[in-house]
Amino acid sequence: MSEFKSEFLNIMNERGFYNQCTNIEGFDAYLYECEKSGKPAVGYLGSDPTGDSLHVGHIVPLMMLRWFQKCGHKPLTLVGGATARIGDPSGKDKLRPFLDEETLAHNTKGLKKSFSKFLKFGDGATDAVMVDNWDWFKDINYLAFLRDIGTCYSVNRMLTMDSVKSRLEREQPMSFLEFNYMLVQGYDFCVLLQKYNCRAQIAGADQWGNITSGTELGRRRYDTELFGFTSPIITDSNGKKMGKSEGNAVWINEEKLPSYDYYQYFRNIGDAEVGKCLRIFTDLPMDEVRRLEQLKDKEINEAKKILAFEATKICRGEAEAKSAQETAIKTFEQGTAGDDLPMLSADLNAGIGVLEAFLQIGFVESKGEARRLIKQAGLKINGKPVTDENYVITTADIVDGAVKIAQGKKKFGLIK
RNA sequence: GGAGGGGUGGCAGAGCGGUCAAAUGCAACGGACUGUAAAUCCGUCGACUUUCGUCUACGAUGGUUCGAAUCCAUCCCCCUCCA
Repeated sequence: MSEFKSEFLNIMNERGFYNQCTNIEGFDAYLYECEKSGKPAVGYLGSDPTGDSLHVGHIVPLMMLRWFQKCGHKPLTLVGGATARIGDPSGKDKLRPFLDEETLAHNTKGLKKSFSKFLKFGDGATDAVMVDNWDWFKDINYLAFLRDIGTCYSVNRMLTMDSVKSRLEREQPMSFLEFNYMLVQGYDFCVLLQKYNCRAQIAGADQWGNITSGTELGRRRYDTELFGFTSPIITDSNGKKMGKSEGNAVWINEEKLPSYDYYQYFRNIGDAEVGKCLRIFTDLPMDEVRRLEQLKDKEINEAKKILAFEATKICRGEAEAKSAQETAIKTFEQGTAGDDLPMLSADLNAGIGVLEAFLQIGFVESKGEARRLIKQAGLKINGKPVTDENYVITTADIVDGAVKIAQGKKKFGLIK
């Protein structure tokens, strides 16, 4: 009694990825046709290289593409070298600062790395392919573009798009450059249609306007129906966007965030989010998901551990996930210390002041903050609150080969 | 180009010559309660030193004052209306 004919849409629906589609019946029929005949459908996900790594917020569409591939379709990942040079006005109040070529190249590399963690790339029929819209935009002729594509857009209609309308309503400036963003992204879709026969675009809900820009252009200019499919923006029970930990984004690339911290982010997810996160951030079968989300009270921690492990496994690999989990169990459940904790090397024979130690390991941003935390009993050495800010940590504090220090209840580190 | 309004700490937003390191809210952080959850309550929330104190900060640069985020000048940026 599946709701859809296509496997892909059933999975999307069941796991909570389905937010909005330009034509759900049409898309379903198209996918079903492809799945039945064994000819992969082609779908793309775009991301602008405005940062050098994707973060948890981007995982939702990435996982959609991952399922898309698993269902026998071909994913394209588009790095928006061209669109990044404009800056997507969606949800923003200001023009983005321009990025120099070096940064763009660096970010592009980072994005490709992020993508490759979730998808299998290669030359096979369903292998993912990476494209960059800079390739087809860098030499484009302005007037040719205007005549070819610009004629398909009505400014009247553009002004009603959310990304534009909200700017105008909030009386924030909107440059002509940004105004063109949707044309560029719309054109991308059509380029991919022609080059790869790509008929679908998958993205987060905030991209709706840009997606429909493409589907409309496809219809008008190329007489082809394109499909847009979006995921909901994942929020916590307070309605806040997920993906921040200690005020910092939870990055996908390991050089931006240790796997242990990545694991901890999911381990600390709120109770209300466990089911949702299991569906979206893991590959676990739905039977297992349903079993886990039933767990109550203390038992729900089991579900969180599995969630953290599985999510980390997809993004960082099984070895990293295991290691992170081990460290977490040792430090939180056994009161010892794991290998993945942040480590500070110091000359303990000479000794190091507490303030200095916590500053160096990065648990505090200033000595003043360290002092404050000491007054609040927030800093600990080997489990005991530090009471004297002049205390010097020495070899005498070593237990089991290292000094275990903590800030608050969740940040642990070692000094050797 | 003309007229008016505005640029304050992560964000929002007071202050309009000293009592301003700058109200208030949000965010963040620590503690209590717990389950490495949520909610709640208490506390903290520029830097250095902690005893007094010193330094840096209210778009930028100069100036007036014993003393400025607050006044003046110039510049930069934004908003609104007119052309």
